[in-house]
Amino acid sequence: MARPTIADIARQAGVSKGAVSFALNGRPGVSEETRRRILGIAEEMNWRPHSAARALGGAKAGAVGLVLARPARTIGVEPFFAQLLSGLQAGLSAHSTALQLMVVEDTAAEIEVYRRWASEHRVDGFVVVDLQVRDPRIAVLEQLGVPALVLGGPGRHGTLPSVWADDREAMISTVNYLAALGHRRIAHLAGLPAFQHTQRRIRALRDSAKRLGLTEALSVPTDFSDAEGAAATRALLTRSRRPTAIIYDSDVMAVAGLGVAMEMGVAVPGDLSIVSFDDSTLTRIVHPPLTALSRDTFALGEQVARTMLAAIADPEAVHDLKNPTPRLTVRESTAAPRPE
Amino acid sequence: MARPTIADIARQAGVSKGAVSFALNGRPGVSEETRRRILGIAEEMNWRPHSAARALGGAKAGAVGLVLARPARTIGVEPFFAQLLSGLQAGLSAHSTALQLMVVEDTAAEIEVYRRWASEHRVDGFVVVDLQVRDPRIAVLEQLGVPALVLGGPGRHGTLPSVWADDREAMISTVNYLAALGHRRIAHLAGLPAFQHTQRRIRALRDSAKRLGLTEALSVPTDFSDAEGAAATRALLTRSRRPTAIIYDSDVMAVAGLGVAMEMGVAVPGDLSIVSFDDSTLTRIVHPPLTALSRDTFALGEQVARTMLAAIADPEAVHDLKNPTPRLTVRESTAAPRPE
DNA sequence: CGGTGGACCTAAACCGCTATAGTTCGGGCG
DNA sequence: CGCCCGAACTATAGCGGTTTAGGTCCACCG
Repeated sequence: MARPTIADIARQAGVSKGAVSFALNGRPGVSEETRRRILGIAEEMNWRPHSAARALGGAKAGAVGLVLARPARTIGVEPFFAQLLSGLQAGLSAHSTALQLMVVEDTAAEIEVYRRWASEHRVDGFVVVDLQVRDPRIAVLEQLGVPALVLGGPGRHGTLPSVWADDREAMISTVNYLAALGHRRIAHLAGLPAFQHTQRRIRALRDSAKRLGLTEALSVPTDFSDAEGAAATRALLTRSRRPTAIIYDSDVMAVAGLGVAMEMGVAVPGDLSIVSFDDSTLTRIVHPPLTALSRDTFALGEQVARTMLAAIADPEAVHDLKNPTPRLTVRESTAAPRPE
Repeated sequence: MARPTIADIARQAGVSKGAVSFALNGRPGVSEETRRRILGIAEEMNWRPHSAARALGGAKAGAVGLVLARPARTIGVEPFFAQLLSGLQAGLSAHSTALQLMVVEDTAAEIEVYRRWASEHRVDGFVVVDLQVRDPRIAVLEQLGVPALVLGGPGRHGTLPSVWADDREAMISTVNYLAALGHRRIAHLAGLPAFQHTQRRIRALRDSAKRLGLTEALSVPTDFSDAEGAAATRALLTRSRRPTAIIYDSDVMAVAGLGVAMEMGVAVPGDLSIVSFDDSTLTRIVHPPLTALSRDTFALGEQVARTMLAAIADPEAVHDLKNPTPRLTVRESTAAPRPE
């Protein structure tokens, strides 16, 4: 038989389609005995619900949408996203919900996809990442009326619930650590200035520097690419009074920076300490392994999945959720600076 | 209005639902004038098709499935997949087809997902990667009757069409290059032996070694992880007569190997030449940058997308498609071995 | 002038499932 | 004994499209 439908099961069981539907969905309306019989037949016929038919009756689509706006060729080396994705996956598939993924060129295209998927009933909710400073997506999502969850914050994200971690706190603890080692000139290779978390980290560094009385604490914005990470590192290391420590906003940039240091004959950690704001295999496989802010990105993904599913079930009941602050994992790329 | 349906449009236009459907899908049955009027109204009402309703009528689901079987926490740093994914994305979304992604623990779970998605009509076809030696997925997919496309080959993949690149040829050219530099003891850190492409590369190395009369050409199987890559490298470099060149089956392992060499004080490329079988940003950001086999993985993804869509349109018309052989990009990690 | 055929549409069935308004029937109660 | 009620089902109406079997109307032909 091609594809059994509940009508087939009903015929086989000698009951109506409605009874079968009741039985299969565990709702009252059939006796325990009949339910068992129907479930048995369904099992035997290897029946599975037709997702489209379910979705049509106004029910759930059984999928969550994630749209990433970045030039298509660049999701190359971003362990963070890959990890997040796995966690999200795991969390969703535990409740047999699928992840609908799409990579687009820019935010305008991203918004267009939100509109389309929402009106096509293709997904039950959206996960939004890379929160921007004045994020145009927020208003659109609020208006679409589809549950949406923001990854990132705190900060302006309208009425949408969010899952976030305290990267201000993380930055402060990192600077404290470097200052305790004796560093007085610290540089920060930041990410895209349009992102809220970039701004938060820059501010945290500035505040820390003031409080600790550091000689220098410079944030250099980049586009997160290895190329800009390398170029900015080269520029910093060429200056007459170069920083003794650099904090990189991503592992990819940190590794690229390490490469530049080696190429220029700058010893790590002897002449330069390096800290990565993201941890991943990447920071561990290079030599020396990098001191980094670790967090369980996979678990974060699962967390997001759980919260998303809760938001789908009842949008009112979900509120902002704070994740553990990333903790510094000290490896071999940081040390006290050489005495001048 | 909540969500316009074709019935709303029909009412507005004063025609039947059927006429609207004809008009919107560009099929004969309505006059050019009426069609324009209907399209105008649909545009004005901001109508979008309800994907579930479409799928229900036996039509396409508008999505392609990709299931990856790997322990969820490990898709961390695999630039190859990320790149492939972007290309796939780009190719599919150009024909407004979505990508349904799922990461599962093992092949058994993967097969279960194929079954479920096929019977739920959730996707129109599958892309299969990581072809194994005796791959149990092939038979299942053939039997499910859903178009499926294998990435990898040549080799046994039943009647399913495939898109592949010649990694035998690539391995041979790499070994030729190293031999020309003067290397006589070459090691190969291979991937999982269960994969067809691993076997092909191992065989290619063995054949090359025999033809060129190399002193040693050893393939060491690993699980593709950075940890095993590092461990195997350490073991190789500890031997009394160590290899003068190592070919790594993935960029992650190559970078990990480079880290081990540095840690052990083995100069690259002075004492050891390193070649990576995958190219990515990763191989470029480390120091020294690694010689690697490059291919346009993004383009490969697009290619797969195109072929997949063709297979969905007409499964009969699609045949195996060979992609350009990866070409060696020489960087600074390879050089002639020190004279003994 | 009846018949024919094509262009343009309409009405209605159908896809698989859910939701809801009956219908049947057995049993408790006054 | 008749009445009412709840449990267990059945019958049926959608959900939003696509598709197919007609139904008109009109030009054209013999």
